[in-house]
Amino acid sequence: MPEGHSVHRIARQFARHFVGSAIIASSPQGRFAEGAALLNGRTMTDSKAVGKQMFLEFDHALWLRVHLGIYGAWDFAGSVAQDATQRSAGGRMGQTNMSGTDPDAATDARSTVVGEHEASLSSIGAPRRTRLRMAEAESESAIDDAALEGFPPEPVGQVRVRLLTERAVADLRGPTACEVLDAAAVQSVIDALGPDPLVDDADVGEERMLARIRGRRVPIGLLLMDQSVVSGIGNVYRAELLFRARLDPHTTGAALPDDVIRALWRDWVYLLGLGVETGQMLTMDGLDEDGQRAALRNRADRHWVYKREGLPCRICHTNIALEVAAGRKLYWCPSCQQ
DNA sequence: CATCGATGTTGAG
DNA sequence: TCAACCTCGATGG
Repeated sequence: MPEGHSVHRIARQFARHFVGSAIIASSPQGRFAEGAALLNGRTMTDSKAVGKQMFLEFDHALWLRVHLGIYGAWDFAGSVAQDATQRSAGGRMGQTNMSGTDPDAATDARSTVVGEHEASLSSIGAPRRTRLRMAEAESESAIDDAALEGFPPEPVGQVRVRLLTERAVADLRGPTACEVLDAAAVQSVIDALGPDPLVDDADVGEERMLARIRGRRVPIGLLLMDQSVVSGIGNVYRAELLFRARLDPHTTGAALPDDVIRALWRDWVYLLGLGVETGQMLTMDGLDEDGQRAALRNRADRHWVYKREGLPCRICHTNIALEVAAGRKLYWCPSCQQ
């Protein structure tokens, strides 16, 4: 699954294109037929993300909670009224995928994919269920009236939930969690989560994270992945945050000075903001121009340590190490991170 | 074509 | 600690 940045971007898509509209809800796959019936016909009134969890509110205080898990994804299609921002971005969207199995991969082919997409719009009208994967930066705006032709598209594959308005449709497939909750239940889910930089005030979030790490006899590499400690960090951001801090993942929370924990929170604030803004997990800022170009060209050049086991550290040339911790691959530089 | 693995979480043992 | 969940791109034949 996408880490926190993608979930916030998806929540934003719903806020922009669905909130305020009456929703036709269905479960083409059938596994969410009861829940869809509860939501059907209601107006979506709010959309928000906390960490990797997303909550969509429908009138009469019903909420849909969705967690994408490791391979869940939302597909958006359709068209909405354009505002100046979308037009200036050249916005159009026949069909886009957000946060599927590999959102970053789209950036590798951004120019060609967008080019093909534009060609298809002008020549044969809106693409239907082509599997075009546009960069998230494009899909954020991404709308065109031409896309209304043949709308809505037939659901393809195992669509757990379809949310449809007159102008837009969202299909959910492969989620770990998808359930209808009342407001109190939503609040108890949120209460169990650690701070999220885009939800909590920065100072409050910092204190909450500090309190959840301080004194713990658990390695920081595990604490950062614990969503009750801090929200939204996954395997990529964990590895990269620890490298950026030059911290050994095995150091326990108790062994970390407060200011080091605070610095971790502040770097997460920064990286999450950058990720939401760009739609990519940029963790190597500060590169020169050549480095930035390489990072965009090859996904292998995109991170300090993630998925770089056995390769030389970009700083000290020691081989990047890999170990499995709590069932997840943990990457770090044994020399830089001590 | 088959198999593997993934930016995640839950619950059984 | 580990399998299950459930989807799909990447990889290898």
